[in-house]
Amino acid sequence: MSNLADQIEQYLKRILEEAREGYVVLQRGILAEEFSCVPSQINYVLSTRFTVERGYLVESRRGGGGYLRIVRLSSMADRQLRQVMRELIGDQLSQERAYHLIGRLLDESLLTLREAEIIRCVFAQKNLSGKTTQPDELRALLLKKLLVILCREDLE
Amino acid sequence: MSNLADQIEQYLKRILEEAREGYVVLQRGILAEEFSCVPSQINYVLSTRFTVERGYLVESRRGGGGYLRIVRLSSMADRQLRQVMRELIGDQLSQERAYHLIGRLLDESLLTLREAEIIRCVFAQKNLSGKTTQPDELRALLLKKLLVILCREDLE
DNA sequence: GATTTTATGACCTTCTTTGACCTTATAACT
DNA sequence: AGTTATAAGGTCAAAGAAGGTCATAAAATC
Repeated sequence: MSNLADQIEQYLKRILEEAREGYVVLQRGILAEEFSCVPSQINYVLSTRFTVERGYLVESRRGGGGYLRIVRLSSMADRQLRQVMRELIGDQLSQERAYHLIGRLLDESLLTLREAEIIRCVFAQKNLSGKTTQPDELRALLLKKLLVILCREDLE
Repeated sequence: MSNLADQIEQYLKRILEEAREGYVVLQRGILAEEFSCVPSQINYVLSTRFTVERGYLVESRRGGGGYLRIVRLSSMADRQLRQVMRELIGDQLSQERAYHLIGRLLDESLLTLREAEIIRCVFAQKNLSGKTTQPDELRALLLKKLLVILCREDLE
């Protein structure tokens, strides 16, 4: 199993975990060499797995002394997280973006795996299409309401 | 009683039995090769014998590093939920009936309180109206799918 | 003999990997 | 200062590596 992209993803997440500042800085070329792959493979991993929706920020710089900086957008207070989430959700939410956000909530331990599966099921395009007029609006509305529930302290 | 499909079925059920996590992961191409058949034969077996009705769930991923994942649904919860499903869900489900049903699932401890709140939120008439054409059909469809998730053995 | 179940193969979609070519920043020379 | 060389990272399209679908042929069952 486990392809290269997944391995690189795991590696980056692990060193991010260990980095107490919440970010890591590294060089694309060197990382590529460590995994014996072409440099653009790194970009593929970053653009598919380290997106804002999933809670990461990637900065970079070219030229001599260039680097990649991957920032973990986490460890915020629930209040802030909810605020950020609201902004990310907006008025429209596709299935794909919704799933990424759900993954993010999972990472933040605001959701259990079962809860995540429940919400994913509800948001699945194949389940919504046909019966809804504006699935993207519905997802956006529902996820915002769900955020409130998830932050309630009286539900354990 | 010894056609290919049955042999493959037996094999999968055996390794699924041995798997303590409630699921197995494998590759379609490799399995097909082991049984000297075309890959789509595997899909035939999965779609005729490893259905939700029979207590299984199949997930997959394409592309490099792709795989099949066969999940066994817990038979105990499965039976109870199936019962509930038959009794209480038709093709239409009002908010009121849905809420009542969710209450019953809560009573049987098949749902946590938080999960119940999530589902109630999704099923609330005030959230669905406007964006859906047939809220009652949508609830019925979603609840059936959700029950399957609640039976999954791999979500703890 | 007709119907249902099983097996196969051609073609499709999705995700990953690779490589050629492009842009930007710094350093080194005139 | 202006130009050229070098050292990064970025983009994009094509090839590769899975799994999915569907119609049809073959086999089994009734």
